[in-house]
Amino acid sequence: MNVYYRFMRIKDSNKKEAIYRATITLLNKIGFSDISMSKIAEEAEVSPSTIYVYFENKDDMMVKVYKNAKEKLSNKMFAGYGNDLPIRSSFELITRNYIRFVLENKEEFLFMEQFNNSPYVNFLDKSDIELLFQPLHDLMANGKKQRVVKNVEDSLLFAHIETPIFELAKRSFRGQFTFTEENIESLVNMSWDAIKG
Amino acid sequence: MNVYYRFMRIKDSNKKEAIYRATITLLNKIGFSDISMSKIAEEAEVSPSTIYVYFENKDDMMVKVYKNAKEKLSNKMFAGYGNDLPIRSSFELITRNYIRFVLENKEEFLFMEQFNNSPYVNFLDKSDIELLFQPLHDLMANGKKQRVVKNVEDSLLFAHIETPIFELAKRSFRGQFTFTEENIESLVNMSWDAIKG
Amino acid sequence: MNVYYRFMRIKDSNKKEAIYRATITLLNKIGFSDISMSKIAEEAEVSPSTIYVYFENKDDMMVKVYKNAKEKLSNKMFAGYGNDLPIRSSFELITRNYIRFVLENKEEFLFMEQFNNSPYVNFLDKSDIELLFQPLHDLMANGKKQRVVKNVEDSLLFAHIETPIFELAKRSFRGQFTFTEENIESLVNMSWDAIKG
Amino acid sequence: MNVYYRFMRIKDSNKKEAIYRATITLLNKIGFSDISMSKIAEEAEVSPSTIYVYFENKDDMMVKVYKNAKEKLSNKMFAGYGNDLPIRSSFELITRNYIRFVLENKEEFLFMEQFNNSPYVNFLDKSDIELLFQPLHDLMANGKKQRVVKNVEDSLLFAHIETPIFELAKRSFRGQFTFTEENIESLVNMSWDAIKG
DNA sequence: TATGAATGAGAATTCATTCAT
DNA sequence: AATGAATGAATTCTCATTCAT
Repeated sequence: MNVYYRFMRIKDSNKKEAIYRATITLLNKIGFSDISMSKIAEEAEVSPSTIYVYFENKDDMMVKVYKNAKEKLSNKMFAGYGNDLPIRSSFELITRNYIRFVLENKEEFLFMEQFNNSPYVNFLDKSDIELLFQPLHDLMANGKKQRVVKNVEDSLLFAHIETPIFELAKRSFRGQFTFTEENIESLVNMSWDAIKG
Repeated sequence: MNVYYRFMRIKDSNKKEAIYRATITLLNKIGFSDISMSKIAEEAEVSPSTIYVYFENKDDMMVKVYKNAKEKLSNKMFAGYGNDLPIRSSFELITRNYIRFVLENKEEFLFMEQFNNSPYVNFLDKSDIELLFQPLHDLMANGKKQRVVKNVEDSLLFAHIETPIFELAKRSFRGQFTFTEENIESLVNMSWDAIKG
Repeated sequence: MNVYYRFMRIKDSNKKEAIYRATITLLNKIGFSDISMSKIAEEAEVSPSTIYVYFENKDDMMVKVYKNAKEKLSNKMFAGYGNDLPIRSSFELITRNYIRFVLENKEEFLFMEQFNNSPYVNFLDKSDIELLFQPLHDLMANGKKQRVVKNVEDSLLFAHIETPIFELAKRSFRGQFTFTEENIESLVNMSWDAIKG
Repeated sequence: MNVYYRFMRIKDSNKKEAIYRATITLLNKIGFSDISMSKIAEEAEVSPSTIYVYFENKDDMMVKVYKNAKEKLSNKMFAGYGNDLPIRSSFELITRNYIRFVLENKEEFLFMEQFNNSPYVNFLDKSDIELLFQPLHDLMANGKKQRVVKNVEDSLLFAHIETPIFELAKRSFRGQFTFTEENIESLVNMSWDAIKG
């Protein structure tokens, strides 16, 4: 025989946000192998069943957490960017935006890296993601036309822009590297040297 | 007082090898979130309890699989390398070795990337790993002395050598890039442009 | 800002009760060496995971089952007891209550004996348990003051009151002894002879 | 492909003894619920399979360990006892032997108590065990004939002799009682008061 | 929208025991 | 007599998810 209590509660629209945050935090702490819906629920201070109010299932939740983080990144990456700047300056602006985002959003960044290197990536529509980088594609196209950027596939160019940043960010989080202004300048220059025509 | 013989069966190293392989294969297929000891056992065609004859527990196994893969990499990376070659040629030799390893050992490489970006890395002794790259450190030191390599931290240099390779490898596995001889030459040149003094 | 109701289902205490009972029954049947959470679940007709809704783990469950049984005992032991009776009568009342409890609650009693003689006892707070016997301590103190009880440590007194009952109960359960009224009278007299001053 | 080493070894007939000891030690440390053949093997510093050289299976081993301990007890209990002593002196001799055994063989004693209160007892032939106490039966019969012992069932008498000792021994092992010469005298007197006619 | 209770399926790991030598 | 390797069965416990409210 069950007895039921009832009492009132105020809607808390931050719960979704709390779940995003909890997932990212926990993922960085314990990884995909140990994370679980109930641990996320506990970290987010909600009931496990509440998660299912906002997400269909675990995979759906993971993908949405990723997309949410990725959007955050795209918003910051092209801040202040316009067609009026010369190629090299545009390149430097975007690169520095990127570095700033990574350093200021360590957890989101590390979560994305973990996600990107896991089979979870297969759940993503690659073209969705590529769209976010369209301005960078355009910039490179422009650079090639102006012969200031090497005439090679974009993949080759991007591989010399983004990934060194990521690698150094991870090293800095492990205490093996420091982003001094001098180092940032070296980094930008080296990337530029790599891609410049 | 009796005297008698004792026989001892040696662990069947094929099983250990099979477990290594199964772990890597499965990790790439289903990731840390879905892998399990029994799935690994099934893939390796041994009993789940047999895994515990060879490894203390799941973590111990994962770390050992990683170290095993890393050793394989180190063996190939510096193949043919000696102090007699000029800096630039050494650089190219190592870079091409690296690319070859990655392409020929797709599964090991992807497994290591997943591992590297998960909290499992924290189980590793970083200095152990760094040792494997010592010849590359030495080469860079030499390059700086000869003023053919930029006088910046090794981290900055490495970030422009290894990580672009990794990124392009992943793209190629997704069908978004192809390692033609031309592309490899571009890649080597771009890396060199990035680090050259 | 929305307002809504929240409903909460109360744990079904029948299940907890069923788990208590199942544990005691099984412990007596197959002992600590063979008991398992799934066997308990089966006996209690719940899912193994349901046990973990009510208890943290096996140890936690065992200790709670024990404490629950011990409380039951304490409730019965001092039934009808007050300060108004003479020492000897009080002693007889409590002793007979004790015997009645043991005979009427064979399973709880045997379970407690098994628990008491296993390393599980170390999980108990001894002072908690001692409190249950406080009235008997007081009675003995009183008896010593009135010089009707030997002036020796309470441990010595208790050892001649409780444990003979336990031993005879166990024998009776094995068919090696019968609690006739005559035997009970002998038992009470013998205990009293042992402790009387 | 397996490879086999061979080397020599000297027969160690103490292994059985080591297994006895390891079982008792471990049983007291971790109890029936946590003990296992491999833990016993480790404690005894033999291979798990070696246990099966000496015993049929786990149950067989447990029972043999128990019987071994029980024999040890019987040997000590009636040391120095003969028909020439008066009843009361015989009683005291045996009681003191008993106390000495318990205190000097704490591990064996606690193991036996644990065993006695577990369903393992059902594996024992009760009459086997009772035989060990025959001299005490005879003594009681003699005491009843001489009217120095109460004319009640032996069970009642034994319950006031053995079990108080056991209870006090356990308390002493928990630091809740000390066997001073004075306390031992009290104990013997109380037991005697309980059974004397 | 929110959640405590409930659970079947499956997790990691250990078990008692056997086998080959 | 002795043991390292091997394993199917069973262990404790957690999982993702659903249900009733």
